[in-house]
Amino acid sequence: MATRAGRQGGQGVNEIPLPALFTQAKDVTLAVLHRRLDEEGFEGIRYSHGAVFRFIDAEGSRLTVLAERSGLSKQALGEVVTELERHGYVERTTDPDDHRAKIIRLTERGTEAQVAAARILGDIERRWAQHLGRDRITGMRRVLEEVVRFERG
Amino acid sequence: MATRAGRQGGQGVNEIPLPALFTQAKDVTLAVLHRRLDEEGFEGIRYSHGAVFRFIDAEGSRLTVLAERSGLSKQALGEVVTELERHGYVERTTDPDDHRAKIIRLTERGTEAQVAAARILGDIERRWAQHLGRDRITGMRRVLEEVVRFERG
DNA sequence: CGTAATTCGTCAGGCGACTTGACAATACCG
DNA sequence: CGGTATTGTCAAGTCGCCTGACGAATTACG
Repeated sequence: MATRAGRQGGQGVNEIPLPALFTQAKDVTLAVLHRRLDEEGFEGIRYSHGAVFRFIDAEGSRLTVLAERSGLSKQALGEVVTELERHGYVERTTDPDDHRAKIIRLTERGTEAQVAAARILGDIERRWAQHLGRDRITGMRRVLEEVVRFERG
Repeated sequence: MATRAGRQGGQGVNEIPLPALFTQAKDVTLAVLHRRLDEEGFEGIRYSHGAVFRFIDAEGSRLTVLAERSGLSKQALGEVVTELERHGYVERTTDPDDHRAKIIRLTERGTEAQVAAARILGDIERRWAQHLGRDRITGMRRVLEEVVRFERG
């Protein structure tokens, strides 16, 4: 409904701009992921929660560590953790060895959500592979990774 | 600094999740685009400004039309237009045929910015093609487009 | 025609997702 | 010990978007 082409630059730039293309790909993927998670009973999960699910250690991790790994400020990550805690996906415990720090740990439900998310993302990619070609999808992955590495120097 | 792998799900999900991958690709592309635009003297341009640059007609367009095409609310787009106006990239004129409506038009500087952005994005893609392979880049484009179409289908 | 319904753009307020600054509690080090 | 660094939280602000409400202008209709 909003797809337009042509008419842009001076010469014929008929392609959708790269940033928009990447954004659309992200958005559709995320929409499917969150819908499925919701259907499986994992409610209230949002994009930024991935900062915890992706980077947390099996034994639990400190807030500061998660903030570093995800690139978020510790304040922002603290907020994310509070929200996940409210939904029962993680719990905060004071580190017995360092009473300043708290250890963030996945609850059982949190681990289930983590596993489900990984499985769903795998399903999505497999479905794409079936419909569009296995090599093309794995190729896209590799090219994207290389592009990111290339531009970051 | 934040790249981690392994340890996620239960089985070995060693790949970076798709949404994160797409986001990173978008971010690096946008960083290069905005840096170059800035270097060429086109300052203050942000991601959302693309909603105007991408969808505006050569003769100018109504706010409502741009909002529809871009998928933003007309309020949000109005704000974007105000900002572009302040930077001298567009101008608002009351439609002589319909005094409720206003026509948004690119100024000369605005058109130059539009052309520059298209050129820079083309340069980026060409540079990727040189370093990573022409076919792989155009392949990535096509796969992304098909993926988006597939999931919206 | 006159009036009612619709459309255009803007103002106001709110929310989500971040940021920086400041700070108490705790730990580390010479 | 006393000074310094670290951990996590509170507070406040920004940014980019949203919905609701509205005046002004236009269109539809009885």
